[in-house]
Amino acid sequence: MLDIRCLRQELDATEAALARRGYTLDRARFEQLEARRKELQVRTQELQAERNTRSKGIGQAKARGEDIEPLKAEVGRLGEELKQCETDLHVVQAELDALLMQIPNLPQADVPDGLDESANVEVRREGVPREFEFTPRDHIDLGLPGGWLDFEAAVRVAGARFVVMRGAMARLHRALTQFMLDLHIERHGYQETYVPYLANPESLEGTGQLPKFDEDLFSVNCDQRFRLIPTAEVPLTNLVREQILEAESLPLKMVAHTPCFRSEAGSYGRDVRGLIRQHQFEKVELVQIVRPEASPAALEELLGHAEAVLQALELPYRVMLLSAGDMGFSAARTYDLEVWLPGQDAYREISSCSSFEAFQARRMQARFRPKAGERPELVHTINGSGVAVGRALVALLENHQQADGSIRIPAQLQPYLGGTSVLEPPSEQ
RNA sequence: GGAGAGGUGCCGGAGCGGUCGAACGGGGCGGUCUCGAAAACCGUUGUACUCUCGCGAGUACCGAGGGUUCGAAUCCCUCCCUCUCCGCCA
Repeated sequence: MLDIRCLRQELDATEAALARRGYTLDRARFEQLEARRKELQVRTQELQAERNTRSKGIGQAKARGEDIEPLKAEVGRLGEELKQCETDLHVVQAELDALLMQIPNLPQADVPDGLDESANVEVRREGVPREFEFTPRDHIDLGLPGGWLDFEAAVRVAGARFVVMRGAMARLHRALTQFMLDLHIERHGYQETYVPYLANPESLEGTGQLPKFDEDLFSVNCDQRFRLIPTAEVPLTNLVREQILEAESLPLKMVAHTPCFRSEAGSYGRDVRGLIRQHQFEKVELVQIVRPEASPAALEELLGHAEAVLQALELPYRVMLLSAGDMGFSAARTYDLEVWLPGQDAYREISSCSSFEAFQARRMQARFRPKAGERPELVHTINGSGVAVGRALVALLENHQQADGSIRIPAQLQPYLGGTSVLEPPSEQ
């Protein structure tokens, strides 16, 4: 949520910044609501003040044993206008809040112009895509032997956009998860955190999935309030909702491994084959809760932590700075990590690292106290995937495949696979 | 799911419908004392919002939302949550 003062005091600049990301502010509506709010609030507070003093007077008169009936009649008339004003004010306030909740975050000044991914800027490349002495296969082919990756079985169990993994592939998937968790816990200083996979609407509003993007989420039948989390960002970030943190406790650095559930409404026909876009996938998520002045550096740091995963897995990637229009609703600045996929002959997103500044904190009322006795201030929130496990699996298969269909395991991952250096495909029967 | 108890400020914990933003205790902050510290003592200490250039003034908030009343933390209704016991369950 934007600070309403952006709209009150710097309407032109705010409108322009929102336009950069393709959002058209309904300026007339805001100005009309705001004017009405002001009028009603001033009047309501006047009336309340008067009622308070008069009621107090009645109390004192009664204590002196005077006749209070005439006084009561007088205040009674005042009460009717007050009630009307309060009701109207509530309505206007609610409309104003609803409007505010629909407005996305402002992009940082140096975020590139542009309305979609074509305007994203490549920051740098790491690693060099390998030259294959044979025609590389994609992960779907590589996953065929022994039902390593079985999409048809998943259709029977659930439906499209799910997968069943077997044997070494399932273990590799688990190994990747464990490796990433350990890396962030032991080398990057994150606290391992276990969180609920269902979230209530308040939490989803806090991070920005609701009220606008409910169709992207799965709801639960038995309790209409719950949604399946689309990312661990939701539970992790909301751990500080409505909290006032001590300054010394910052930064908070948390990592969690969770499944993520996304309806993928509106992505029909995109990535229909394979593991790239699933209704259910695993992700290791990094979240930092920081003081405002620390947030730019913290985003760069967190980006480095995500990159460390790809480097350890010996995967070539590039870092993209997203254009204003390609960022998510709540983000002020986003870097995507795109990993090289030989099967697609393209770089594909495997991590997204964003700073939300105070946008989520304001929705969550997540604050910290700079010094004992001082007023609380909103924290900044930052998160990033470190990294998407399913896509990491794809990248590993496709980049480290060998001519015979076996998969080379990078040295740092080997301890998680009992020291195995090559995954041999099961022999076909 | 059944039965019961309860939701008050940073924490504990009071609160006949009227000077209650809330006693009291703890904690925090500032000070006195001290070489320093502890103890003791004194003072202070919520959040959000509105109007105002500013000084300042005002409003709201005692789980949430309604209602009764001139006036509600206190009375009534609805909802939410937490805890205890039973049942069920990994």
